Amino acid sequence: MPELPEVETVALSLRPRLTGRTVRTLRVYDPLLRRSTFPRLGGRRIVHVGRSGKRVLIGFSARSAGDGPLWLAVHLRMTGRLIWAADGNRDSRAHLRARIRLDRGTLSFFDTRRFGTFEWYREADAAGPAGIDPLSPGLGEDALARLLRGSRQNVKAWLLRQDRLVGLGNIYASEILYAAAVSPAREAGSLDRRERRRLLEAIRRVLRRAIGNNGTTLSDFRNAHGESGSNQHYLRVYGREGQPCPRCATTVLREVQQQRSTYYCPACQH
DNA sequence: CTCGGAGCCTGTCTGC
DNA sequence: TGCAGACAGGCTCCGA
Repeated sequence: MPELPEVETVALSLRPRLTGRTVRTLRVYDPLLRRSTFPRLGGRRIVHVGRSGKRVLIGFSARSAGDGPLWLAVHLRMTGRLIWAADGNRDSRAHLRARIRLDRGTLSFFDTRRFGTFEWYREADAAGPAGIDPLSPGLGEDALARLLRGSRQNVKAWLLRQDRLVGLGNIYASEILYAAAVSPAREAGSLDRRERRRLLEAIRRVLRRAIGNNGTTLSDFRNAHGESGSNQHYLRVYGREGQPCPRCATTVLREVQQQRSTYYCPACQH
């Protein structure tokens, strides 16, 4: 489910509910989540709600002297949801994995497939991903050219890596390559200057539009209030195998690369 | 470095 | 209706 636009949507919808709140209790219900050690959260105040790559980043104040601030990075993976409720007791408890009770409201983590993770850090920097955020000023034409240089990987797989650019996943990789008119099978390092420019513009355009539409909901994705996004109505190729390309009416194809589906137009992507 | 495959989990959908 | 198999938006690990 969640790629950069969905995680951004979750963070934006959580921020006004969580910022400034004080934690009462943290409870963890799923033994899989317990592989991470859980710190004492009671009494800490939430001072930051944001996004780091594909993870929701929540900053907590120090608890007392000598006990510094804490950062929680939640990775939603495929089916994770962070849901805020004024009264958490009224939620269904199906797939409830963890719950943070606040002085006002409750933050619940639901995760059907249980791939989601909680990671705790002492410093925000430690929670930062290795790659560049594609919407940050750090990604310009020069930076993109440097990252791509020499890579023999196909460009679809390259976009999915999180060690160079963070935040792209299977849906937006297909959509971006379509918007850039670049074939997913191309060697990443082989893109020329014009193609790199189109790729950069496509990355920005596709991601910003998806954020503006509150993310793509194919089935599981929800924001902090349980609401679906609407960007699925704007997908051009993803999930549209056999349908006509919106640009040239050629039939959209699906191909498996690195065990993931890639959707593309064989006529207008080169 | 890259690739393919298995694996982590659960639910849904398809076809026989 | 029942059941097996394929598939799903994430990522990691292993061996070649």
